[in-house]
Amino acid sequence: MQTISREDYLKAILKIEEEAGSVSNQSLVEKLSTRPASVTNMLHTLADAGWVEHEAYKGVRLTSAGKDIALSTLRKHRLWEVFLVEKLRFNWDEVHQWAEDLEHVGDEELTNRLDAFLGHPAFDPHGDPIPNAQGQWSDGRNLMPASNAQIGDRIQLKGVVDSGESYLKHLDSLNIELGLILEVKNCLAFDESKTLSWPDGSEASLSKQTLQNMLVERLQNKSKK
Amino acid sequence: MQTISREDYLKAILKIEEEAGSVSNQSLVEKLSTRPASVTNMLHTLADAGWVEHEAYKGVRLTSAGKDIALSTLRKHRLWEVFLVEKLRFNWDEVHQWAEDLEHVGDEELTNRLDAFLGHPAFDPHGDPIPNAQGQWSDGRNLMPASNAQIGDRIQLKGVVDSGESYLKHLDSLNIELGLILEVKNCLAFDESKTLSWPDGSEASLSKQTLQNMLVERLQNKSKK
DNA sequence: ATTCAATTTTAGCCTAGGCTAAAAGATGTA
DNA sequence: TACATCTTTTAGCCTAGGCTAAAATTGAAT
Repeated sequence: MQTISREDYLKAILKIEEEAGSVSNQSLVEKLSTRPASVTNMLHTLADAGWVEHEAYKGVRLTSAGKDIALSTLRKHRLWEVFLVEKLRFNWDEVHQWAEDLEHVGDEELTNRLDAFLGHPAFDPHGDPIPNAQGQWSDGRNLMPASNAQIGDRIQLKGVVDSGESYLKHLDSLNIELGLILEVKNCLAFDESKTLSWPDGSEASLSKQTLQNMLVERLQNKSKK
Repeated sequence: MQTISREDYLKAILKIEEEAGSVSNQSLVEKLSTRPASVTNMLHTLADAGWVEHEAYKGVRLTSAGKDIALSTLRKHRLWEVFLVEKLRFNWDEVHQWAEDLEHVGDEELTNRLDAFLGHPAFDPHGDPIPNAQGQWSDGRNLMPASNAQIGDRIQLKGVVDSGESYLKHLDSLNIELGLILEVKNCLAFDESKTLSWPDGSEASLSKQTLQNMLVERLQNKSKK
């Protein structure tokens, strides 16, 4: 049967499959802040349920059934995040923990109604795509890390690689939010930091690390007509 | 620490205290669909936490701390029920199970934001009052069971005693919903069933049992002035 | 006062899912 | 090849909170 812990593991496996291609026990230890023995334990449980294929010492892969559960959980998580930000006016750095709980509540029907209530959003407050009821999504965006932007580029923030609280609060402190349009004024060869300008004319310099985690779309480059 | 099960017990104790005055283990067995040994077990846990006072074989009472938790849980439950009915368009007979899960999610802050988002509702979809953040409410209504209504009375449904799914579905099938105004046309001495008329002119006869569970306000009696 | 039925508690077991410590497999390097 | 290190598994234990069965207590009726 589906439990909170099992859904958490399946979601973590899905994310690591997407990020890294293959899923080691160690990667789950890190993602879930748990211990190796607990991971081995749960992988046996999930394999018995038919949600993953697991060969000792060889890593783990979601089955089709496991992927369905993982995608449904991810969908719920991201929809609830939209609810918390759009309706309850939380900041994007405050919603993750509650969404972790809410994602385990409700069935398909409730999720679909929530989706309709929210206006069928395509992306969550961190710019991550929201799977539809069939677990599919299309991401027409062409995103790159802001670290790739060139001098003169106008870029719009569309997502973040790291949606951890501390990184998001860092962006908050820089007055950076989803949808913001910035312009690249300068780039330091020394540490690859870039000076950006805000719509209000203010400027600030961002480290390579900060820029790599910002997923942006390149708008027209001002210097080229 | 607060867990889902502990919150469920505290909420059940609160309700039984209100309904019956005193709380037996047996009453908890029924309310929570569990076993006597499980109740004894949990009462020890709750007593150790300082949330109830429990003397063996003598029943149980909430402490002030326990009552705070129970009221907060009840508040969350009823607010989420409003959300499910008002925003997600569920029927009043469909929301209880999800609210049972949702009531364990979120903190005071989230609850207060939900409350504000919903427009600070005073009653849930079953007519039960919603405690405020301090656990208080005022119920200015003067409710009586519909079984007390007299011929000629115009009555408005304001709540239900039994908000179980089967009773609510019964009301649904009779086209009865919260706020509906009915008029008492007739009363059978035999079984105390009453014939009521709907605003659309239709009539139906309701059993004493059905009427006892309907909490109504008496509007003006048509026959007087 | 005694007895019987109902209620409550105790004793002991079960499951899910954590944990540590130690063993076993995998892997990179000399 | 051999060692050292890292990862994974096993073995065994813990906690929360269920459960059954049996014992203890209460209370009502004779």
